[in-house]
Amino acid sequence: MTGTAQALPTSPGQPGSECAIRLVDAEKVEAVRSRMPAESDVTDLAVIFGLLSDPGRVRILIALLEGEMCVCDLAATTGLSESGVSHALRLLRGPRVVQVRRAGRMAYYSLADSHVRMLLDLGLTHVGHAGQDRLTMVSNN
Amino acid sequence: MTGTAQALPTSPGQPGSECAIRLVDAEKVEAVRSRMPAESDVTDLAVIFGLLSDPGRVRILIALLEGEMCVCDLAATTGLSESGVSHALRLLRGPRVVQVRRAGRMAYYSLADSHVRMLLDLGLTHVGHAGQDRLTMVSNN
DNA sequence: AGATTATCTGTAGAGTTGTTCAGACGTTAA
DNA sequence: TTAACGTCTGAACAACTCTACAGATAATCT
Repeated sequence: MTGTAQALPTSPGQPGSECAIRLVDAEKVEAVRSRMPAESDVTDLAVIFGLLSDPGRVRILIALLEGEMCVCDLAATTGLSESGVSHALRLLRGPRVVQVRRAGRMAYYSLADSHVRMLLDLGLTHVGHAGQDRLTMVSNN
Repeated sequence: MTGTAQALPTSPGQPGSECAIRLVDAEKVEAVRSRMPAESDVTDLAVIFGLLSDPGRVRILIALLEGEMCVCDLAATTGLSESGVSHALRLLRGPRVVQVRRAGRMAYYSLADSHVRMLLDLGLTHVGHAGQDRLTMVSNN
């Protein structure tokens, strides 16, 4: 797609431009591009949101909002298998979303990141879940 | 989420328990389960986060933070193909994350949901992107 | 009318993700 | 020591997602 160059017919700018991309409001495009975060930041952001994009992991994290829990209690709480919980927690451990405290053969997990707590609160408000009124905001749709 | 009653051992390390699900802190499990949002809310939440879990869609939404844009300008801004942008916007249109204003053959998209705007702001703060200081919070890890 | 433009859609293939099963590891109890 | 336990891991498979291409649609222009 990017290979096929086409001259801008009605471009508000340079005649004879080699630009392959059609633009309507070139000024705005430039402004927005200059404010766009770095590639790595965008990727990290997508990764974090991706961790929150699975119902099982969301249930785990909501459970952890109340305090630390061990793997088998998380399984009982969320309905996932213990193996499933363990796999999920490994994904969350990587980017330091949760942290472990080990006591003997038990492993107690808790939220390690206040931003994620806020994302969950905000999201829960969005979907209309009551019981979370710490962030008050306008409902929009 | 409601049915499946089970005998709760009610204390750590109960020998001879026939319980199919092992529990360590049954009291806490019960407390957390009672506060767990409905299945549909958890799913909706995961869907919203899932929409934010792709770098291309994140770039589109960040661009739209600055105001409405047409498809081809979004393509130029984000580096995606116009077809790709259109596919992404269709996904975002479904759950009313973005909205369209049509003028002739142009389609101008804008954010339709203030919650999503806040999720993006919060996420950008999380990944350490400067330029967004509207939400001040403690850094945690 | 036909041509051009902007956007939208269907489809197919590659890649990724979630779940399950089986077994491993380290810890505790008998 | 052996056995039981809680947790972790690897592998396999189905299900899903992203991307690119081709073509469709509707608006505008010549």
